[in-house]
Amino acid sequence: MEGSAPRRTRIQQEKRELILEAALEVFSANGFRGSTIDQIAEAAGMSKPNLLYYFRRKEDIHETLMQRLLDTWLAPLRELDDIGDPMTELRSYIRRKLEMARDFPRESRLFANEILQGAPRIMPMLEGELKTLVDEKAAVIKGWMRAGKIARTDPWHLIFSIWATTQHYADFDVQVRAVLGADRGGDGRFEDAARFLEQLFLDGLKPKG
Amino acid sequence: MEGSAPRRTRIQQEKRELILEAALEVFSANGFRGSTIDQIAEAAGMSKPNLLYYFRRKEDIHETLMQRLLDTWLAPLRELDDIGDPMTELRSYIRRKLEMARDFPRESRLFANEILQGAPRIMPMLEGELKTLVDEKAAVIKGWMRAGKIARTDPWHLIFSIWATTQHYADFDVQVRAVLGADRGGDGRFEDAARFLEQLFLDGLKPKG
DNA sequence: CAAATTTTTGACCGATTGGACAAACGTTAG
DNA sequence: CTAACGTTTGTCCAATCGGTCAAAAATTTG
Repeated sequence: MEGSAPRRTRIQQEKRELILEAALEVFSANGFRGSTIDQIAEAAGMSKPNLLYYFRRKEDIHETLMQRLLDTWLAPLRELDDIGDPMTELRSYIRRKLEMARDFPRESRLFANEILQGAPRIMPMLEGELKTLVDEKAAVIKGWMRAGKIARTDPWHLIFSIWATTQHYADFDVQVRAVLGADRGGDGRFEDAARFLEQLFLDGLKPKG
Repeated sequence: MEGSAPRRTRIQQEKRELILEAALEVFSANGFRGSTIDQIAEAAGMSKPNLLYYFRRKEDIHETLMQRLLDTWLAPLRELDDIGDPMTELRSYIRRKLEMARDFPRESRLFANEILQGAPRIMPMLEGELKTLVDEKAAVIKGWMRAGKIARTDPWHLIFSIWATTQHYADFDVQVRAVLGADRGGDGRFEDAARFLEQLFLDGLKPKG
């Protein structure tokens, strides 16, 4: 489907980019149904009919946004390789995911919103591309367990726990800030989180000795 | 504010309960702005004007729902005591939270939705009641660390990680199911999760020996 | 430049939504 | 039974929403 690549003028490329940036801001803050075309148009600095000249329907914006998101969002997991030291590999995967939560919180929230609503628009991708990728990486992790490089557990739930703990700092940011308060909730909270998660996934909570 | 307790007839009590149950279903699936009074009314088996006789505004339903939610939602953390063995206390806190994700996924999603949107309606509670409770329990945990009962880490981030990992199974349920597939995504996934989380929080991933 | 094409805008439309209201209908207490 | 009160419904309204359209303005092309 979708035929050949649609030729786009310079203005079209620029304006579409502008709209997608504005839509990311609005959608991630209000969800799909909670966002209006007017809001996006205003955030993009143009009129509603003008925006609709570049994207015919509200859904088209969301769809385009979602397609782009998924590629970058799964990049860290794709990088998880069999070549390095297992424990180091996992540690840097966690670090990369936490950095994404810090640097792209809007993308994380957009994704969370979609999943929360039952993933109506990306269900096929979850069952297809995503499942395949996770199964593949789970196999790699299982290999490490068999080789005695890391403790034996469920690789799938391990991946879930990494997703959950890292994305929490983007998706539940307001709660994290509120609980930590003005002093501890500042810029340092991601470093604190990184240190904590490293210890958790490495040694757990059992006291040494 | 809110004066004395509003007397309610038997019918009022029943119908309000019915509406709140229906609203929980609808709100948790579609978010606040994504839900319509008509949907809630239909789910509650009554007409829209009839529903509006019991709750004057859509927001009133949401507010009532949210107030009730918060009490039950924080109950597990409130139970975290200084009396038992620290490691056992933490383990049963994790278990209770996971059970809540299993038994009350709609409540979890309602809460997640609210936080994702920036917690506009419960911000004071987060900075007040919630922060106080967490700080209090963080102090308890710190005591355990000082006593050498559990490893030294950041108690706040420890609590966050427990929230994140357990609620993940409610909020991201569709994703979890999609990735695990038909066989592994069935009823057993919560027991698998429980086993995994126990090991993670106890020993981490470092191989034994 | 001028014609062709692309971009922008204001005005408009039908559908949906939250909510108001008065009238009809039930229920209950005296 | 009946009057008072509580409940339910049909109808209606103003606001908002996603989206259309034709015409004006700007840009590109020859």
